[in-house]
Amino acid sequence: MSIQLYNTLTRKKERFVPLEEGKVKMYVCGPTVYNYIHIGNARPVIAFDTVRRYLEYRGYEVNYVSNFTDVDDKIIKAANDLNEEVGELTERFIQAYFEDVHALGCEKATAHPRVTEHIEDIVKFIRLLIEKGYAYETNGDVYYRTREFDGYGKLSHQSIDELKVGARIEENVIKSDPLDFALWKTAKEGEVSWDSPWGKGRPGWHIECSVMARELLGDTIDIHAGGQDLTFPHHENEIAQSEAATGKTFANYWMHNGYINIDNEKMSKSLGNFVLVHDIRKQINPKVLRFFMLSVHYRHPVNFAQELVESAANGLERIQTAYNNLQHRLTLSADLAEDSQQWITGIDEQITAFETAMDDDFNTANAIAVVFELSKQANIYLLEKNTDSCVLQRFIEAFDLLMGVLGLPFETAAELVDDEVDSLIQERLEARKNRDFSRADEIRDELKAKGIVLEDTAQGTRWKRG
RNA sequence: GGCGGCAUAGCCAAGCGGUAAGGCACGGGUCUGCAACACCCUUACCACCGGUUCGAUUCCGGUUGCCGCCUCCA
Repeated sequence: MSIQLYNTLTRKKERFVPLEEGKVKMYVCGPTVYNYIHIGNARPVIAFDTVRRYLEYRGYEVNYVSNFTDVDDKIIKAANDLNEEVGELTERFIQAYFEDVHALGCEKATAHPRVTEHIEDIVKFIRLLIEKGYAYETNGDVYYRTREFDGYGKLSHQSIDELKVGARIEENVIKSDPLDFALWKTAKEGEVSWDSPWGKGRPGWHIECSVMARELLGDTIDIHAGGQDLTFPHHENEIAQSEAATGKTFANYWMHNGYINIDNEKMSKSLGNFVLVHDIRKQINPKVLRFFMLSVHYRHPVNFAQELVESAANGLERIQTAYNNLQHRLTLSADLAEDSQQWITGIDEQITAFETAMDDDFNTANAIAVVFELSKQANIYLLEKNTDSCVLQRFIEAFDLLMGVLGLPFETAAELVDDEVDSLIQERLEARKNRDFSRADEIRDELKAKGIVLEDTAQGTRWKRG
């Protein structure tokens, strides 16, 4: 089977075929670092981290690049407000980004380029665009001549004339067309700036991604991804810049994730309902957040609400419990059981079902449903009087494999050894044998107060942290 | 005005031509000394109106209701 993915460019699911067999060049637009990231910023990071993991699972070598926009108007403003150097501020929030995103189970990209490290490349790129007649300089600003690029609008599927009609762009006499956009902005008094052929200034927003993608991945890449709202104008402009400069296709596949709403409302500054990952992960297990987001297809909107996250947490708990119970059973004497092959075949079928789900445009909602099915199978197997350690092992491997692809590895059961708890459990076992249930319940309550939940099974008592 | 998305059980969410996956919550059983975990059972006129089809939740047209982009917001 091959991977099918939805390409914004064609508005269809397409079979994924990379430029180079076995390798994927992927670029994901990263954050502007002037604050902690909010959960809306986190969605593409999680979604495309999962895409990457699955591609790797499928045997691809993925060169995954995600940038930091570390100079722009908002950053300059934030730095001024906080009376902090731009470089200090961005460094601070870049580190915070790594912490937040790591907590959410996302791997580091192959490269995390920053705009300020690529100014020279950007200047060179802009000069190329000017030479080719796609850009012009006015008073120290450089603009992209949108009308010059034939394919403008092909990603957002708008004709350039429609865009012009709808454009609520303030009259800017400097630009020769309202749809033209800045490649280079002349510096205002006291602003951070770099030298250029057009005087002191800094890059416009869109140019950075064109340049860094090209520098790190080449003229044509396989997948370019980001939030839905970046489709226009950001990605549209990137295409215009890159394809005008190189004469080649910029990216073969464009992927865009849907929005996050808060309590059914758009997350916005005016509503004051921004949820920062930095804050929320103190209240909600970040793994639950990831699981919650992956329970909806990446192109659909996700509604973030307390009760929905809680029910996701319960679901994840169910999976974790099944996994723990398999581990627990494995520590007991391995019985020989019949029908082992049948169970193993069943497990393999689930793995195949998982792959089928993920092959279909990374349908994590269905993939998670498969993990639930696997949990059910495991629970049913644990009902058996005799279990085979090979089957238990195979279940555990399957769980590790699938949850690993989702970026949701299980907690290691290292803390399963606790002498004090064990001796209390032994004492309780004795008490129960002597039908001293009040003492038994006392011990159970005592442990519960410490956050340890006991579960009696036919094979003995197991415990977990509740 | 242009482009696009969504409407499926109490809630969340897949499916997208052959009479509806999964999860959470609820109810009833089983297991248990009691619990917990778990298992079993039960629960859907797929927004509305037309059309195409042997057959539509799934395709086409329309209606209604939400939502997004067209503003350097993921």
